[in-house]
Amino acid sequence: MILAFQSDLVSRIRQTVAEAFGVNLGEILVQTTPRLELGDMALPLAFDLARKIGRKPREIAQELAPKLTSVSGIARAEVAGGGFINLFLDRGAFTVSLSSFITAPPAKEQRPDRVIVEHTSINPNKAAHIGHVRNSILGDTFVRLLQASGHEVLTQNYIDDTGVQVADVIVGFEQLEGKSLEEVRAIDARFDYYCWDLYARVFEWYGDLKDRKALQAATLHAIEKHEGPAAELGEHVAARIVRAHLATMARLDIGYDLLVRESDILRQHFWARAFELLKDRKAIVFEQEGKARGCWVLRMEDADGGGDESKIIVRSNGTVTYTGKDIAYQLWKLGKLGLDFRYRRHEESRPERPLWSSTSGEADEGAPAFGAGASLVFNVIDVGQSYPQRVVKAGVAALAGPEAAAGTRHLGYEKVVLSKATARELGYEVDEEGGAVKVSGRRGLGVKADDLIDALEAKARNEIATRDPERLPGERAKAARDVAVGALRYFMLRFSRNRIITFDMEEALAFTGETGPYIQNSVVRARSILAKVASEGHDVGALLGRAHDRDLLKTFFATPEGDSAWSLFLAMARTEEAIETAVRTEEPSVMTRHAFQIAQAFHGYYQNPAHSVLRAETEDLRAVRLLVVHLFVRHTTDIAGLLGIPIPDRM
RNA sequence: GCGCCCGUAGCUCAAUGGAUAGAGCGUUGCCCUCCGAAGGCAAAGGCUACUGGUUCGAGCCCAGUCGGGCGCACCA
Repeated sequence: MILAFQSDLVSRIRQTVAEAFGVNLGEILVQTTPRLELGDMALPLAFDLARKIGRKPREIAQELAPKLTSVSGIARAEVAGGGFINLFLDRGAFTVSLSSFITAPPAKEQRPDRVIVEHTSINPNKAAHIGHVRNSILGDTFVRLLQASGHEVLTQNYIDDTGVQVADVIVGFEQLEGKSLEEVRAIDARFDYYCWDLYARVFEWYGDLKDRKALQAATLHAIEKHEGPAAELGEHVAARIVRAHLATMARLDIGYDLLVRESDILRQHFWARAFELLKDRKAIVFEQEGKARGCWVLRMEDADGGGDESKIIVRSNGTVTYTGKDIAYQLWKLGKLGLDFRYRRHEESRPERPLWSSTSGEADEGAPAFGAGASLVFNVIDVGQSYPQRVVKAGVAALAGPEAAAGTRHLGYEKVVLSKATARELGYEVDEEGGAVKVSGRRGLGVKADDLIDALEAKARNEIATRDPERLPGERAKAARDVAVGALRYFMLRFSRNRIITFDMEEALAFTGETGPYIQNSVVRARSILAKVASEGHDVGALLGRAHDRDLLKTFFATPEGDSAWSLFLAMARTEEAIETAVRTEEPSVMTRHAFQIAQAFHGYYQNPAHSVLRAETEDLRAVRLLVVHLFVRHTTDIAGLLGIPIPDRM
């Protein structure tokens, strides 16, 4: 629904339709018109009515339009095209209510249910790369949008500290470098970068040699059992890399409530409990024959009945697959497992953003009730994992029912690949025919998250230095950080989730056009207008009060300048709808586009020298122009916050 | 082989089944005597891969064809 803060308008339209045609429309679709001259809002409802009552759409529209004119808030209604009803709003009244909505938003109705979002979940064995950045920015923004629509959200980051990737790095330290735990501890280079290179070297070293690969398996086994020096080394590596990941993500203003460690899932025997439950409910069966003889499998029926698949959950040697462990973990998230972790405060916990970790050691006091479960769980994982995610969902369905399965959501997104140019810069050998190039962690090729952020900051510092050489280095650095974060977050969000992002360094470093800095700049400029107006001795408060006058606004909106301001207001009024759409369709890119449209409308308005606040011809005009700028700043600051895009004081 | 995703301007992407398919980049012109030009204005650029179908209406839904990507382990 458009203009949520004017939902009463929609209900009055519904009532008018009911009175005129005796039909009760459920959802009333409100659209924008192709051009502002055609109207402020478009109602296609005559097409629906035509089907229902068997009359021509245009005829219905013509009958209904005059009746809508009497609805308060609607100034005029016209019939257009084959049966659209275009509404012209009472702009003055609309602006007054928009103003109070923006400056004093009504308290959001808090939803009773709790939502879990799991994102980031990077293997703790090397530095984060751009693919991880997409995951984390997507997840973090979705958290912000859920919160804005009234959900209580717990953000979790899953740490696979007992996986093969950690094992590989351990093999590297032990076999390639012959380092003890003490010596690894003593490494004072950037540890996540160090491991990034080591990890690549290990894969070169493995080659096709079976006995070397056997070391990987043995090491994995050791860290899973939590025994011996390899396990101790693994614990150190994982913990240290996790701190590095937290620091990287903190640069992008991304945080978490809880870190769940795979090792704790093992030690709390989550799987054993899940196995019992799955057997009890006959959700999995023991295969007596066929390919999967001796395994416990989950049968998944195809939606269209085209034969059923089955997925092995427990191998014939009695060990559980990754998917099996994932089902157990998912059941815990939903509060359906009947087991819980113990929790300790993480070293990186800060008072303003407490961070907890699962633990198998001593529990700390004061942990939130993480184990209470959520009715809705979003797992932010790349689309390559769609199949295993579907298996997990099927397992949840078999064990906890369709409702729990419906609450198990895979927030999937496509991968990030490198453009040819960027791949070449990084030393890839790129063949002429091929297009984009896949990142390969095993070969140590890819763009590290921190390197990317560093490059963005450096670029921003240069921009600022050329634009404003007088700026103090400290201020410059701070603004550069904000610009870098804004650029990166916007870049990662602007594509829809199922779109492969071809990462090109030059494109990502762009600060012009549809980018985060464009939005930041619009707010910075608007703020500087407000500051200038105040510094020149104008009473901002009094001017804003003066602007809230319907007759004054009515006159203003009748001018071409008013049209320009009005299109900005209409765009801003659509924010509630944009948030709702972004959450419902699970597509944060809706929000970046919305923010851009608003910023664009503002740029179009304020850039015109004839619309100057300072040089306004009359106090009335000054007042109204100031209101436009003021509302834009308030509102766009909030929207930028939803996207995690900081607004620097100056750029 | 089966399943999923993608194919829209030179490039990168938008477009809850609705009106003349929109942005950004790039290209070509303008605009700092103007609240900072990370900006604004304008122009050029499209048989929405193809063929059928569904309906008042299809870039979007359905069937098929052709291209491209990714899944479909007793790996994690």
